[in-house]
Amino acid sequence: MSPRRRADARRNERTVLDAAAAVFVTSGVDAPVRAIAARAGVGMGTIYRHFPTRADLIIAVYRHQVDACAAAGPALLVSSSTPGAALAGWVDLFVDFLVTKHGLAAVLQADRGRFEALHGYFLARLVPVCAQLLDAAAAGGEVRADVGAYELLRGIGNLCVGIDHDARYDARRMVGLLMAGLLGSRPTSV
Amino acid sequence: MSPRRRADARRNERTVLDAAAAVFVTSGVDAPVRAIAARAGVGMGTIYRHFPTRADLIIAVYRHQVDACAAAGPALLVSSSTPGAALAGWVDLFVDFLVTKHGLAAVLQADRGRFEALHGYFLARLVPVCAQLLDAAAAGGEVRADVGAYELLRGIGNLCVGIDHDARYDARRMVGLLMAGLLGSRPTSV
DNA sequence: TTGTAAAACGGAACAGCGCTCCATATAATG
DNA sequence: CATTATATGGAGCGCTGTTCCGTTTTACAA
Repeated sequence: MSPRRRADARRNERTVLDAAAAVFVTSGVDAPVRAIAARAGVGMGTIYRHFPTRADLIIAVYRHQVDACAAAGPALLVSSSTPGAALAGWVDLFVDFLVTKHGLAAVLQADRGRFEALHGYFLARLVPVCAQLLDAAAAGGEVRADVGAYELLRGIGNLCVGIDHDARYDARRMVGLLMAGLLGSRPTSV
Repeated sequence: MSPRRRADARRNERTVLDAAAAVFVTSGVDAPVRAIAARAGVGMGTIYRHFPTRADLIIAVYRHQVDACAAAGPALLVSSSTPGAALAGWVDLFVDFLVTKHGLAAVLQADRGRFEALHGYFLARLVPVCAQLLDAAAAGGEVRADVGAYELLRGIGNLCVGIDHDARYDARRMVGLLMAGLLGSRPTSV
């Protein structure tokens, strides 16, 4: 077991991470690895050494934001008027996250070949949070009880794919429709 | 203008079409072109001669089914009890189509680079039909009036991507949620 | 300070893809 | 049957992701 890695290794990991973040913003999350390597001034071998699959790199870049989104769930639950409101607010956060990262939603699901790690990480972090909000809202009779957290997250993710260059499609509005459907046809009063 | 093409050309077009249909069923619509060529016993040049882009090939394979779906719209409008019911029935047809063609939904939207022809064809055929149903339903106050036909079709298409190998996600149920949301919170009675 | 082994690096190399291009083969025509 | 327009096949190009290994750099002990 190595208590400390070499200095150049740590330095390069940061360099690659920063370069990847920059490239992702301009070219989307499936930018060529060579582009990231060039931007970082580093060989491709170095990237693959630190991040065995592209999914690992994406995870590393967005880990903080995913964690923040996960942490916001419980917070919203206590600060909102109802569990349903908390769920709605949390979904808004999730959608904002997906919409602002070009191509992330498309890669979030997709083939289980590569991106397995990415898929797994998102699910591991967010499904429990979503389930908590969903259960609380369902317990209060605010939403349908026949939709699972995984299913809801994937549905929302799917609605957010390919949103670039198309003004006629508003992912947020579609998610709004989905959430409205989740409420069922129950009356708004008690 | 050529009144008749050479016999081998027409024969090969059919051969390629059949091979593509067969390969699409087993390997999805983004199977390697080389695989289709091999299956057809034909060189790749031949495929690209008849179908300049992969999108053209996909269109040719599914044209009949898309046309049938388009034709079903007006028919449902006259045979259904309400325009809203017609819309719901038509959406079911559309979803069935997307769900049974592996990878079609994923390719239906996506980058406007290639697949432009595919995107355009689907839209040209189906948006007017959907708009007609949508307008009729909106006129009767059955559905919200602030969602366009293009937007609805893309939303449904998006919900149908990546449905393979995942029992926890039911695209049909998600579309059902979206449609329920489209109904708004209006009462079911007059 | 210097020598040495382990760690990390860079990028050539390989495989798989879409697509083009043109020498060759084939069908229609007089 | 000869001629010519048409169609074919697949080598080849450029672009991907990913691996692999000779070279360079670091850390540490002497």
